[in-house]
Amino acid sequence: MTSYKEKKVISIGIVSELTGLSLRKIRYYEERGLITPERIGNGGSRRYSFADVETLMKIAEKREEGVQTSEIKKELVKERNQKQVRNQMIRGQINAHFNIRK
Amino acid sequence: MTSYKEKKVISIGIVSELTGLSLRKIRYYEERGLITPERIGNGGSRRYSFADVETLMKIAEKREEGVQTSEIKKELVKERNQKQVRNQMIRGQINAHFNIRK
DNA sequence: CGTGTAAGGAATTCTGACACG
DNA sequence: CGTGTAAGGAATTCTGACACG
Repeated sequence: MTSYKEKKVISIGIVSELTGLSLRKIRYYEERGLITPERIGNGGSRRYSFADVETLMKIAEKREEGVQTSEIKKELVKERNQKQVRNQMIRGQINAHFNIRK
Repeated sequence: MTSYKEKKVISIGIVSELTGLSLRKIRYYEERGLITPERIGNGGSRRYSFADVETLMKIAEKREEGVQTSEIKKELVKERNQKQVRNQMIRGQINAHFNIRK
């Protein structure tokens, strides 16, 4: 079900290498609610997915354009909702196809 | 090009959680040449891909069946070669299709 | 051969805070 | 608001070795 892209397995150091963002920035964007890594172990170290890495790249672009984190957050939430809707429509089609009346 | 599945980004602790194998075992299978994580940083810590994780799961099964690491290694090498051949055949087909004579 | 474990050191990550702007 | 940095501590990872079998 959960694909490799969504699986939270990457530590913050690697994410930093992958995105070119500082640890501080990555943690700050989490604090602002733009990303939600998983917490693991006693120390509570963060684990990110490739999807998170992609999101961070988008965030980096927006920030370079001067967009504030609060704005970026709104955009990200909107995108997530749209994805939601798309998935629900697809599920609806599938249901309609297989059991028109249950 | 390199998909998420092949990208070496997972630390050994996470791999251990994902596979249920001890750190010792994971390192040992590397020593025997069954897997080849990437080394990063000064400390030279290991980074694995999801593909490595899958390979480790296969290895775990074989080991439970009592197969020795030397045998498992042969099997893995064979599988890799077969993949190689398949890919080359596909490339051949594509080439044949697009430029029969160059 | 395959795996566990204790050992000492190095690198990673965490949090809360002060700084600048 | 967004980011850097020094600070102290905790958890992770590394290697080489001894142990058992």
